[in-house]
Amino acid sequence: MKNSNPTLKSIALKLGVSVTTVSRALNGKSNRYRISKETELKILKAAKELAYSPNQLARGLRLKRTNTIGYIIPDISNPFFASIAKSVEKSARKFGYSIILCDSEESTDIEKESLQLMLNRKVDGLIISPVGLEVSHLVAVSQKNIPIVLLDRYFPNLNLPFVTSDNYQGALEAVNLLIENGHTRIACIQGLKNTSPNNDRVRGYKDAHLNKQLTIDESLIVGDSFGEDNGYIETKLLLRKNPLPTAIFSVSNLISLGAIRAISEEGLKIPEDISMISFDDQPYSRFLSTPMTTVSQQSTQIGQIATKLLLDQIESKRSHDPQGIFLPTKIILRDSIKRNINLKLKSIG
Amino acid sequence: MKNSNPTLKSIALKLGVSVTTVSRALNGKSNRYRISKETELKILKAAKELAYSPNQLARGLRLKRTNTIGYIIPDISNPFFASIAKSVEKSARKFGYSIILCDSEESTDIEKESLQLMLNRKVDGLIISPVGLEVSHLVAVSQKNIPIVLLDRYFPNLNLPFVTSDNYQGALEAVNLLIENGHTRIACIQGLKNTSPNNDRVRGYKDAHLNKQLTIDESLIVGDSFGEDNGYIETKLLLRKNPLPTAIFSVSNLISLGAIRAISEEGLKIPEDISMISFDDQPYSRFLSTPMTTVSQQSTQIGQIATKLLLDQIESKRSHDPQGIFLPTKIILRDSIKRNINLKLKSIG
DNA sequence: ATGAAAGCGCTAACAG
DNA sequence: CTGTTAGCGCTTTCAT
Repeated sequence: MKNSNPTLKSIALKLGVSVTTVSRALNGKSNRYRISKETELKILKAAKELAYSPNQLARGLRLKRTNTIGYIIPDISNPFFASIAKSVEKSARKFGYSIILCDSEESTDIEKESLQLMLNRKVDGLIISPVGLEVSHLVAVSQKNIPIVLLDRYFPNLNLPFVTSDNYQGALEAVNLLIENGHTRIACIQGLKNTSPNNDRVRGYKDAHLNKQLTIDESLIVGDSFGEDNGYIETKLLLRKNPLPTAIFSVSNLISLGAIRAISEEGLKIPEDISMISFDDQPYSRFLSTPMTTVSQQSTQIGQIATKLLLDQIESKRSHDPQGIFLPTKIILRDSIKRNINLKLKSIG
Repeated sequence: MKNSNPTLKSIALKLGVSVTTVSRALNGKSNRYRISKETELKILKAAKELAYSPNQLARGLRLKRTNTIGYIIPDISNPFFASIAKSVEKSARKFGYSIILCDSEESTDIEKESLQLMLNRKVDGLIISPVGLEVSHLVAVSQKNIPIVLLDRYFPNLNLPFVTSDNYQGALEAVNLLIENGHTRIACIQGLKNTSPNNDRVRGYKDAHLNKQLTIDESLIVGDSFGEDNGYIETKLLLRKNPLPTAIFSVSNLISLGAIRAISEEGLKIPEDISMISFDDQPYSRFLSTPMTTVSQQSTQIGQIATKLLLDQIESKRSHDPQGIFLPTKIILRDSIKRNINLKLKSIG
């Protein structure tokens, strides 16, 4: 059975040269090692005929470099993460790297497990949007000098490079917009607690209030996940409050979908009965029954920069000063915010 | 520097046993090889202390099995594919396999390149939603006895297993629905030509007409990609036709978004001015300004079945009879179809 | 009950 | 200009 894949050895045997020479010729090192034109050509020719292509397992084992990066995200079906994934994969491919993908489903256990799996597969580096509640495994990786870049979520007091949106500023502007439109009872439906995007957005929400001397009603800050169900459930409950909030600041696109569902079930209209602004712009946002005013993130750029940052670390062995990068967000004005007539602002900055 | 990762050798050295023994103990073969309880325990203990975990590169090289599968899709940011990706990854993980992901961007070149990359990395099998215009590379893989499963797109006269929706039937029902509502000038905005989902949907569109003795106006079958731009451009053009089509059958969710954009730009309303039905149900479909009537696919199941099919092939070496699996679609009735008053049907079945 | 040795396919140090 | 040798970390014959 010569039916198995061609190897350096099989080529060498066939041509009566050594494996080394074949390896050198095929790696474009003919000049450096002064391989005769003749030998080189016959090797290249044979390789082509046999459709030789190198076994990356063997190569990786020998070189301790696999041109593979591990990528862990909490939910690939969330369009925000999907579009980041697209740009990560594309950038990585451009530089000759492949992606091993894991969806952690917002579970720290799966995240840890996947991380270990990737290490065993000797990825050259990791891009990860951590679930965000535990960090020990990430620190451990970093201490092993395996390059790692956090994406979307970071840890303020941890020395790991990250790329994320300026969630604080984005939330601040979003809530400011509501306040400027006369809203003072603004609900905030938050995502997974103790993740940086959530923390920063909630902080922005609060500071927007404080800046305008508005008191913060903690009972209006609700929810605990980035998913649609959370948006639905919390909105159902919010709409039973008395007095009703006049506006909702929703911390993710999926939460908003759930909120919209609840609002429409209750027979209410956006923005007539309740105003809304949502994080994450999506292609469909403008076509919703009420076109949604959103805080748009630069997802493509986030993916590109994270990949760049990682590959820099991988290819220049020296570990850079870990840097954190915040990308600006942009408010996209549509029709989901109504001016609130019951203006009761104590003061308008 | 004993700082590097622990290996079988380092454990063996430390304990004064052989690598073989360590390997056996850690692979749960202590009984089979009658390793003494004492030795076994001290090996397990040491492995735990050192946080040993096996180098999968080395293992894969030796075993010719990597527990990795390659997954190639044309657009991970398309929510249809994203949700399939989620289920593929999840199923694979459940059975101990990791995913190498590539986005071919609907380019046959990238697809081929990625395929080769994956083969070099010795994946145990491949799941691929081929761009669909060329098959030679897929056939070649299959002939090397590397398990492969096509997902979403298949080739009717090619002997490769596949999983897809019953696109023909789905389209037939969709267009029937339009016809039953009195529409006879129905535009079809199609996706990438010569891909099976597109072909089958267009075939369904045509047969629905033929079944009701309606003539097919080829000039109403337009478009050439599954993306949003295509939907936008083709709808812009369609709306300049005279007489206007009274309904649109859109072959993908992204096409529909583009179509909606064009329709709203032209100051028209769905369904008052033009009716619409779209392939692919999405979480947001019901919240569009006109809740969209859609043909829903079982994306999660498609992913699960494809993975199952592949793993079956991988784990029982024998190559099964390649089978094609069609999953039923379901029409989800909403508000985007209006009864057409100008009933001019020659006959109603 | 355990080990020595070979080899998966590749590259690099060293030797001519 | 080319080859020999060693070794990456693992599993598996074959010995004992």
